[in-house]
Amino acid sequence: MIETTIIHLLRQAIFEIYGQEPSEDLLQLQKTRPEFQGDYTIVVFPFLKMSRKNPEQTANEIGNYLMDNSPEITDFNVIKGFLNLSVSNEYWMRFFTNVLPDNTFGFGKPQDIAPVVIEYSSPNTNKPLHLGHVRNNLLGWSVAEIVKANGIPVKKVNLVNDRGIHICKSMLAWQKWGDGSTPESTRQKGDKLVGEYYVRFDQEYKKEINTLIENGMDADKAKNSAPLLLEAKLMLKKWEDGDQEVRELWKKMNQWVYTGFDVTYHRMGIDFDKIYYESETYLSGKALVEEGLGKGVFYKKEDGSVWCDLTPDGLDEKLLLRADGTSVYMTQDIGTAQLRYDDYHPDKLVYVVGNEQNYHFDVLKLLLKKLRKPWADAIEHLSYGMVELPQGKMKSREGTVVDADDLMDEMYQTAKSTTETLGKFDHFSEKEAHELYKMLSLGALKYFILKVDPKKTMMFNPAESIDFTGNTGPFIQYTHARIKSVLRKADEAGFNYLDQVVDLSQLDEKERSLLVVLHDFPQVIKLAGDQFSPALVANFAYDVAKEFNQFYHALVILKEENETRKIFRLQLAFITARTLQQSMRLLGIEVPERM
RNA sequence: GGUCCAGUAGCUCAGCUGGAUAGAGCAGCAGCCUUCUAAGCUGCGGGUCACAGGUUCGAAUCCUGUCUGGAUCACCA
Repeated sequence: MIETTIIHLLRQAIFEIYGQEPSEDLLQLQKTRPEFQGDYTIVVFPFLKMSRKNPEQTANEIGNYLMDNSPEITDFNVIKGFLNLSVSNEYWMRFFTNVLPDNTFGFGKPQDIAPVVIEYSSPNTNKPLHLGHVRNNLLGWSVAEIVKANGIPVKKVNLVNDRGIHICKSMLAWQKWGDGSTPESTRQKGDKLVGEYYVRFDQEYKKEINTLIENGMDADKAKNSAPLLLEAKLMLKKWEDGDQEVRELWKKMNQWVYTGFDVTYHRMGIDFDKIYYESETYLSGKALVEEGLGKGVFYKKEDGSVWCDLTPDGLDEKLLLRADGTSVYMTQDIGTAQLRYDDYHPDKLVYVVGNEQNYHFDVLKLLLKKLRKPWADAIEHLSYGMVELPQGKMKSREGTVVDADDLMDEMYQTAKSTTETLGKFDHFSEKEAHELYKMLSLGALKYFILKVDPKKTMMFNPAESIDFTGNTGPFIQYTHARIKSVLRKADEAGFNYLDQVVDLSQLDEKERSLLVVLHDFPQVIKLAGDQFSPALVANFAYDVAKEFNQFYHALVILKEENETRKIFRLQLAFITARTLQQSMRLLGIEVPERM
């Protein structure tokens, strides 16, 4: 890699010319801005103290040294304190020839090491998936693929929150007002049906609270003593006691939800290596709490509830077991963490969970440390930002959510009508057209979400449909199809461009800049893997596509008269298409052969 | 109130661990299809990087404070 070569030479230069060892952070190399001549730029200000000369002189001395000592550096220019270096044509040609046959360019070598376990999705089985879940699912899946692309083994896991008071609420509402309705009888997805009763519960519950308040009860008391809530609590107790009728109902309704979720997951292209169910793991945390009591890091209050005092760590006291012995969220998470560690002995345990739970994960890590679990530091919370609507946060109970299925339906319609408006559907069979619309609609949606830095809150305005032009998934898909069209034409003409080795002594500006962008692929995958950021891959794919379109517009490929040059451009187009396809795959986006 | 996160063009977002005149897309305006796909390309307009200090050769980026918005501090998950 040329960057490391230059850095190395730069250190050598400073030492030879000025007799000093520069520290690592002073040796910075960046890409030359397009308005200047050159490929890479060294900022020389940090070396002025060593050279005791002005920036121009220093830059010239270093520049001369680099040119004299490296065949790869063919030229340099100095503007103020910036030393712009030109990398030789030979280097770029060599890079090109190496990459052409290498389908694994950019990817890390598979390593035989402990896996990274990535938990994502983790839905509650009382309501359908909405846009917030979509972000979670896409992020989790993509991060897993990117880490894999770095050669690190990955396990994708899902922890389904299938029990608890919130589940009982929808069960109770269905029992009361459901009238025996089923997904079949209402011709509705199971998760949607169950979700309706979750909302219904909340509505009826609020009515009860209001009535109680009107009768003179204070608000807090009313919330806790509304008959519906008491009934839900009773149902939860029955569930925990293994009451057959409640368990039957629970199984039936959860199954409806799973069937519904499967449809949505499948449509989004999301999968898992293992699915954990909270109902099967919720008891396992208790043993660890006992362990903590034994070690004296937790303590019991008079009423029998168990706590951990985190005030020395600047946090509050944390409840771990209720007075009646039932477990809470944190108890379960301690348990599942241990379980997962036992299952995989992972290098990292990554949790893709919204940033509203930052505190929860701080506490979780701290508790595990107090339990002296050596793997506590393996836990990483991939804390992503909320998806907000113009009105603010989405709330399931209040119905202010963008439903995942509906959104994909709408995107599909937009893809269809956009394609039809452009009149590009002529030569497609109905089935091909359908596949294309699916590809484009999901591409637009996934790219829209993944191109944003995971850590940041993002805005979605349902009134404005997601774009299909500009910095979008379809733009990149289009660029891919465009390249494939050219390559197809070459194939059809019986023109064999792949097996030839070409060597050009001169590169056109657009050929060169496209190569320079493609050259970044390995660093992008590395950085995206380190930072768990699909956004870096998305932005890279956009840069590649944009650069190719400029190349495509400025130069001819098939009509190029010089045979060698024609082959070179076809090969360059080939690498570009492959890189686009591979980058997009890491985002879970497919690219079409034609569109 | 404590803690944490954010504030960049009308809108949605980039801007790597401090470097050159802060970049894209959308929206608006003006061009380019007898060159291989115009979901494209080219150009124009649009900025006190919330505000005020500080650190230094240099700050959107680091530090302090202020303002604004969000999250969280549950015997919910």
